[in-house]
Amino acid sequence: MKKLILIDGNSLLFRAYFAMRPMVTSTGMHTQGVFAFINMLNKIIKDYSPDYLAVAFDMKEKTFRHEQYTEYKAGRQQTPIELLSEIPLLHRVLRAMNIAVLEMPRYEADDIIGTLSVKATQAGLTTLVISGDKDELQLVDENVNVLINKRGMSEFDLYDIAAMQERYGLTPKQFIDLKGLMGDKSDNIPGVPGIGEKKGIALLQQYGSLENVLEHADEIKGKMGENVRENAESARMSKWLATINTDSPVEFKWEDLEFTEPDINELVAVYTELEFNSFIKKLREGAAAEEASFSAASGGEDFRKEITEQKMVDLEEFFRIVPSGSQVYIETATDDDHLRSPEVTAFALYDSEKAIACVRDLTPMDSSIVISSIAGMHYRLCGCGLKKIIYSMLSCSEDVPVPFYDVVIAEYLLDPNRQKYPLDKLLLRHNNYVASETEAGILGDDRNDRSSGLTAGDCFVRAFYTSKVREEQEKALDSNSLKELFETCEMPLVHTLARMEFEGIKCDPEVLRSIGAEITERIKSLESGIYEEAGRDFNINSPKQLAQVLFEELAIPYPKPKGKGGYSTAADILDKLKDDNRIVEDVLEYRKLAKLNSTYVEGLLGLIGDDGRIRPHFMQTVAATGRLSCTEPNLQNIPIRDDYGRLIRKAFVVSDENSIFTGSDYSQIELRILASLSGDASLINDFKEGKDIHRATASRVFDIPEDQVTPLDRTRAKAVNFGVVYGMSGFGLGESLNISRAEGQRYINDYFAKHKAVKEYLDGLINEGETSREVRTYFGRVRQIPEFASRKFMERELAKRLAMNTPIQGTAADIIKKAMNSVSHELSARGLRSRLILQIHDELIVEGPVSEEREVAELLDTCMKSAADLAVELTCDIHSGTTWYDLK
DNA sequence: GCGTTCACG
DNA sequence: ACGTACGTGAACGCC
Repeated sequence: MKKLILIDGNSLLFRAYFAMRPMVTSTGMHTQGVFAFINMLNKIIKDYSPDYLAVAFDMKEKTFRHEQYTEYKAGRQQTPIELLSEIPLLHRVLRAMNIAVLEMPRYEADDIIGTLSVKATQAGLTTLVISGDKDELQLVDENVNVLINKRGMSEFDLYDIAAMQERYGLTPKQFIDLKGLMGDKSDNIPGVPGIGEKKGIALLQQYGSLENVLEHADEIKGKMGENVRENAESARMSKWLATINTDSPVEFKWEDLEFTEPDINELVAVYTELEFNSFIKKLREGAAAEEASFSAASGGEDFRKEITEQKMVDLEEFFRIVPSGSQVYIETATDDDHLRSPEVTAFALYDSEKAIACVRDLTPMDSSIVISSIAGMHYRLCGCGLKKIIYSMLSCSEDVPVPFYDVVIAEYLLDPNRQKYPLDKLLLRHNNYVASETEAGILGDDRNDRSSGLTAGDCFVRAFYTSKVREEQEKALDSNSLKELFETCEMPLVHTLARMEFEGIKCDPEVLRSIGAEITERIKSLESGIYEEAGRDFNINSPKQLAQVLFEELAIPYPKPKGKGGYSTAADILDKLKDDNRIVEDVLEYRKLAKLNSTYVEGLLGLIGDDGRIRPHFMQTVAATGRLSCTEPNLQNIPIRDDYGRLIRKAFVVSDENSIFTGSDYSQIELRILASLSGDASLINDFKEGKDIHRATASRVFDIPEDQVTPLDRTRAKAVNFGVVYGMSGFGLGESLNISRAEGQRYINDYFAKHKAVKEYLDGLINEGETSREVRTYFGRVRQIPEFASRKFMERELAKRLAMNTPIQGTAADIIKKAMNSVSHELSARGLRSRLILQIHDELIVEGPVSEEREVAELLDTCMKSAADLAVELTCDIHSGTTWYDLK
């Protein structure tokens, strides 16, 4: 027998909504109801595999029941607006799933379901009705069962005739009579006062039906009898109201209700919009199970078929057919040992316009020749993670082009909040294309931005899909006004960074080892001292054990109200205790040295390559503000603030005795940006007059003549200046200065009173963020801030701080990136041998021959200052030396 | 794998 | 009444 499933859409959505924690998309749509509904629906489909399926909905209009009884459903608690907003979303998902949606003016979902269940029985189907409440139980018969959701998403009770007898002792038809007697508060059905489920069931078991109860009302004793007699009419009407119409004029065709495959493309599109990534993943898993049928079902562009239609040629022919300067997609496979130069083991070149590809595995013998010949063609290279390809070209050619289009970089500009940009996700977003599991294995990104373990064929698949993504993605780049930043800043930077990594920096292991030996000795003595003071041995590196020793066993008073997480042993807490407790002072020093040893001595030693150089990875698509990040090792956090830690920098040395480092750092770049973008006259003036900005701020905010600003005043003003850039709070400022929240707040108020333009600028950013849920840097880099849509106070506060900080930090990032490109370009263009080797957010370091020192210093200064034309000039401090330590 | 801590801007 | 300054990466403990 064929199976029909009928779902009460409103009722189940209602249950689904309240079974879930709130979910909101980055665009502010509430989705938890739809999410839970689809979850339930998928489970039901899996469990019952229906032949026919439909979801019925109530309409907003009044029904025939209202026409008889105007109070029907009156005074009902209002459905949350968020839930109502999910109904159209659910409709869209159902449509994409090719599931019939039934609605009818003047009738409720119940009536549609009742009518269809009767017609289904006539048509020889068995029916399963699914709902969130019990009204539909009256429809149960030999051919119709009802599934009621009870609490949570996956708990359902199945009702057939036997189950109803067992649960209520009533037939399904008697269930209507029961409702006539007991009424329904939520629908404003009156029933008979004083009769609830228990008494109602008892009466029906005795008399069989409501009509018979009323007929024998005289026999019923006491108050209940009185109530029944007085409310007979109410009871009859209540029964009528509760009776589902099984003969409503619903129009449908069984073929429309047939359960079929979803429209995958449409469904993915809707899921993408709703940010239901787990469902998309499931679709893909399902697709892998039956690849062939899925491929056919996905319709539209069938990329897999297109792949087989590309013409394959050998490299010589490719070079002949595809001339220099053409746009070519490239992908390579490399064996990437971080410490050795990577070897390209396979590659694919692909011209998407001519549909021509060249795919080859490479032996170590011909690898370098082939790669340099590709570089020599000066193609406009397009790809996915091009930095590593440029890097491999650099190792075998002098003449490496600036890459043209990288889909990962482009995606980062479109949505910088993500940490990974695997190709399969890009295909999903831009092409609505669901990769099969096999494809996803090839298309997914690896740990770094160096893909490995790929065959030449895989490289081609990646190059092909990269071209598909690019076609769509470029439009998005354009419509988001990100094209210029992409072309003039980020793509040239790919080349710049590859060159920096290729160059690396020499590191002297002996320097590290001697620091390490000294530290190890000191750590040992501190360790035994700490154990003695504690009275026992324990792991000082375990915050948990340390807190136990300090705050419980030694009963040192904890200087802060204890938070929910227990004790913190962070340095700023221990700092407050170190004067009174020798052990705390020792722990702090132990920590400092342990960090130095494990991260900087041992860590760096393990990353020195065969040629004595360290080659970090500069990551271009990690920081949401537009900054770079640096890994393996992170050379952007080598110690400097601490005099002892700073010695680590002595290990970073020039390549030979004829070389020198030249470093140049922007002076107060973020505050200069703040002054320029806010247009604050006093700040701009401070910078124009070359003042010490923290001193000037202290003078103005604390109302003291500049020559009377004390070091403490200056420290406080400095903290306030940092705070402005971070989107400070009274609490945060108080915390950083060890003053009360109120005092911190006073500083903030005073600052803004003296810098009205800054206040207006920051308020404007918050406003922009709240309305558009994104902010932009001076050069148009965008950052979405979904936290603005949060219902959590804390997250919304965070959103405001992000809106204030990102344009400042991000503009600084834009500027130094531009400077890096011009430095790198100028060095080559002038035929200098000096090379840019490091960037530390506001600082660039160049290494080169001593003979070029003067020119490099001048070049750095010019390139950095001219990277942006703001209301306030940018200035740099330049230093040189033969170790990194000496750049001060 | 996540939280804590700490190194940098 | 929340529980709080922005952006990173590495090492470690703990589960």
